[in-house]
Amino acid sequence: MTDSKSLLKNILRKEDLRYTSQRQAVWNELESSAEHRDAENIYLRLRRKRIRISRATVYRTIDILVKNDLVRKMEIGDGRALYEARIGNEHHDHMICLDTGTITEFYNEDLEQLQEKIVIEHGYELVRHVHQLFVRPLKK
Amino acid sequence: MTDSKSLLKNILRKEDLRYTSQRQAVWNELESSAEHRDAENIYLRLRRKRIRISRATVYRTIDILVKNDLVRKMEIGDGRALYEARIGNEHHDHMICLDTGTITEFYNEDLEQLQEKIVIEHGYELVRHVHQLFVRPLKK
DNA sequence: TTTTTAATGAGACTCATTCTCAATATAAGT
DNA sequence: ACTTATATTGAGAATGAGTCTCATTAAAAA
Repeated sequence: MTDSKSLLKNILRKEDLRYTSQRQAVWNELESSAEHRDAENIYLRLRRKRIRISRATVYRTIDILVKNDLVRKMEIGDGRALYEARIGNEHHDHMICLDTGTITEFYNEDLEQLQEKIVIEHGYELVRHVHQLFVRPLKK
Repeated sequence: MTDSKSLLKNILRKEDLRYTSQRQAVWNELESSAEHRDAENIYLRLRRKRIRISRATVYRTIDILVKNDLVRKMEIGDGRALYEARIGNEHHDHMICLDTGTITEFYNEDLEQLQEKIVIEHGYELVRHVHQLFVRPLKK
């Protein structure tokens, strides 16, 4: 059994959920590309591949994957949510170009530590964060 | 004329828009509290005060206020947008407590500068950013 | 005042996501 | 393997925030 399969099976077992072809298909789809994709995009690609699945199942499966840290969810303010696999994909934040829509990933250790510090100073612990930089190309 | 009125009138004049009682009412409502409120909340409070206004006008007016920097818009991922007046209210980011829903504002100069630096290193300039820390109270 | 044209309100509409429930598929027990 | 119990699925209805339409109303220019 491939790693991709056993990884998902283990998670489903832990959550007391059944292993189904639809759940595997959604995870395959997300795992196979590094793009930031919305639920409709995943649904349509699976249908194009002749996989029998409904939108409801795509949404339901993504929820499971997000809850179990296989997938990261991000919302960029246009009403949709975008998803990306977290496997072989370290934590990072996003820079969104307002001119082209290009999404660039970035990671900065100082920034991460600063966040932790700020939160502790307020008597909290950090669970997760959303950090998006909306940018434009520098004119030369 | 109160500052609140002339401020709004000047902005509407600049944008070639008319000064109306509904637009003033929405601005009054936002300006009069420091809370983070959604459009429905503003609509209902105005109705309760016997002000004749529709949801559509609330949304339309908020858009004008946001575009002119009188109001800051934030989305915390539950589908709604929250708004707060920017008057007498310096730039800040938000810490959202997952246990209580409490929203705490914070500002950190190092953080702001770090963001600028990161963006420039990628060949961009920063237009705006979204930075939300989802937290839980520290156990003592 | 009168006139021109922008703003408003009511409710239809959109679009992403969630829900419902009958039909189907998984996996545990035999 | 075969049954059985029940979780999962699919189709489409429902939801909910926000937007749009268009006839009516109200600013403000003349």
